[in-house]
Amino acid sequence: MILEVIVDLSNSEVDRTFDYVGEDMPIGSRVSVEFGKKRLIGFVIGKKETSDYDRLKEAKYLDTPISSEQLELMYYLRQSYHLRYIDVLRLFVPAKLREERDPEFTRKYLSIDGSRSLSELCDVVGGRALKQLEALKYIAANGGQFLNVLIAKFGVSAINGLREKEVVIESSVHERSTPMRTLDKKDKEVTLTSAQADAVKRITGGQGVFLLHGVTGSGKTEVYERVIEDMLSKGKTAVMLVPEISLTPQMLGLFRARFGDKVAILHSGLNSAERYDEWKRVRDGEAKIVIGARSAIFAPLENIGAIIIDEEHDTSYLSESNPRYDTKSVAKYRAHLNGAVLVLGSATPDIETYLNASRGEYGLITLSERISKHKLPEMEIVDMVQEFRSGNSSIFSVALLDAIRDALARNEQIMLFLNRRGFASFIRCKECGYVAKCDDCDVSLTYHKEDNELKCHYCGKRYHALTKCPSCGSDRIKQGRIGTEKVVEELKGFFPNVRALRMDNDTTARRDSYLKILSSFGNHEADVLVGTQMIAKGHDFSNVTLVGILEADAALYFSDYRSSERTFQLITQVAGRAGRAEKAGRVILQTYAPRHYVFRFGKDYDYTGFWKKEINTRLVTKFPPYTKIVRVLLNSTEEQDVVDCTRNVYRAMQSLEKECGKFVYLGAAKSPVTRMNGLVRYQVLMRISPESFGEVMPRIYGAADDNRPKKGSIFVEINPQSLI
DNA sequence: AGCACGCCGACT
DNA sequence: GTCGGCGTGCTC
Repeated sequence: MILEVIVDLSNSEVDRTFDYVGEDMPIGSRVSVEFGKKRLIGFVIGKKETSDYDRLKEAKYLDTPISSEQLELMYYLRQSYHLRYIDVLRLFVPAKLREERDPEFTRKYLSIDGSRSLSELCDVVGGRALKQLEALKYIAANGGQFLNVLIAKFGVSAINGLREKEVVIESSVHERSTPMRTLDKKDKEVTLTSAQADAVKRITGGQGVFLLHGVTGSGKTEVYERVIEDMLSKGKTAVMLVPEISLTPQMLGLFRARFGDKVAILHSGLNSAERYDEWKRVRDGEAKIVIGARSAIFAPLENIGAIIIDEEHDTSYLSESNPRYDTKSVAKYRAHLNGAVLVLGSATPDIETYLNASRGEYGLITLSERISKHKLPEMEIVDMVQEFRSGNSSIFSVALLDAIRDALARNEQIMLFLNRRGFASFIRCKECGYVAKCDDCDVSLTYHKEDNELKCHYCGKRYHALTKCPSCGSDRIKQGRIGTEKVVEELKGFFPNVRALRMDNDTTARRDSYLKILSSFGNHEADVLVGTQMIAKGHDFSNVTLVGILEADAALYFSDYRSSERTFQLITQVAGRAGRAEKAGRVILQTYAPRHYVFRFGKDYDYTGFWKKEINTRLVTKFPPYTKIVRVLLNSTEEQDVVDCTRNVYRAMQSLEKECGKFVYLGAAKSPVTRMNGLVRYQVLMRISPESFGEVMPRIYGAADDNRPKKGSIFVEINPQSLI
């Protein structure tokens, strides 16, 4: 049998099948092959009787991890996003299956014989075997250790001595770091509101795509649970996707309690062994429900009844690097393959999703009532221009200061948001306007008070703090925009004893520090949490009664057609943080543009009002969803190299436009950030009408493939999240 | 991605 | 004379 194999190398040169001989095996099998001089993992995606190639090598069968449905999905992803075979296949299998090693490989693990005390065991070893005693004590102190680690530390003879004397217990274990917990199912029977019950009925009895538009606190999660339950009772499986940031222990606990071991959870905290184990439970049909971030859409489930995407407007569903894909459209395709329903849930749906719902392409289900009697918090808009004119040059308005004082007096907590999307607190010379920038990246440097240095947020490069302007010599060189540090500093000026926590990209380099800050705030170890939009999602804090948004309009000035949409989403989400429990919440929104329609509709939580205004703007200005923005981004270490390639792409696009028309050409230019990590970046931007999209895209991909800079790369993005 | 082949500059 | 730089091309 001739097998058509994709080898595990991510390179466009080998993005095709290679023929191997081997025993008959299903398509989707994993094999071990010799490729050139190296032994690699490969995936069989086709079979045939003869090959045009002589001198075929042999493929050794390993297992069959990929289903035929996933292979169909592979072809879809390949053509929709111009991805390589292997990049898609890698999404389907856990990293463990890409190692040469047997995935079932277990390691020998030694632990102390628990039936005897340590001193008894030491006596057995005897006083002369010093190395053995040392090793024994080490094992006791650590509660056990892998055999290979022990041999590396104490030598083979010492460890074998312990094994011969039978003072240690040997076991074979997977490398998982935390043993799986089996939780009891706790069925707390919740009575659905009639709106929730209707939603469940429409979804479980329907087909296609549903938009579940529910205000904050309207009980969308309960609807999801019931839909999943219904699918299980029909013998089907379900996937629920949530933004990575919402995969909190509480949220996972909720689903574990409800569905017990039937649920597999895929999150970034798993190590490769744990990930493999969860994957295998799904593959073997042990787990019927998968919960996870965007890549969980590729889980090896069969017979899917429902796919749920919570917070569907969240941008984390768009993969921004390597295999670039849009989780929502992958989910749509997968739902179609399985005859499953797709549920998109949000309080502030994506503009495009709502358009599809309004056109009747998606079923629209609205949950307009909150489950609890509590109303959404009242939003007050403070005009910061007025504030400044009346002599207050602080970053806090009088109203916000009063509210903070009141909340502190009542021992309640406060969250302060800084809307900093696309901005950084740069350093500027008041005299000549000089702004400190990174040598490699061309973006403004951010001042960090803690280390008294300047940092580039793109490449991480650090610079000495400036005391004098390098351009004109003036010492009036100061911080421009405010950061969380500045907010805390000024806050302490007003309230010297306030306990404040900061959360932004600098304080939360690691995921665990992010959780640590949140739990510390949840335990009321601080009165105020100051952060960027990253504190807008996820956790609910029952003691938070005041939310302040300091620069609500900052994102509006960002040159992005989605800035209004994002601002609306942010303020709605932020407002949801205030007053979740018995205490009434209050939101104070500071802006320099109080009459902007985002705030007018946002104040009343009027999503549909906002949507109507916004969709009209998009129609008039010809922005998505009425067009697609396509960017071809080129970079290289050599400027001439990129310039040449960019010109070629530009010309190819000009003739393409002449040929098919229907797209608006925005231009070819240096990317806003001209240099990043020492690479020169250029881009070609265009706006394409939906009718010609299918025809034009393959041509754009083709032009990109033909014009890769020799010392750099080229890639195509559809509706890029930012143009940096 | 590796690895070999192959063609020009600096060196014991 | 040779050692070694890395541009180009191939891997079933």
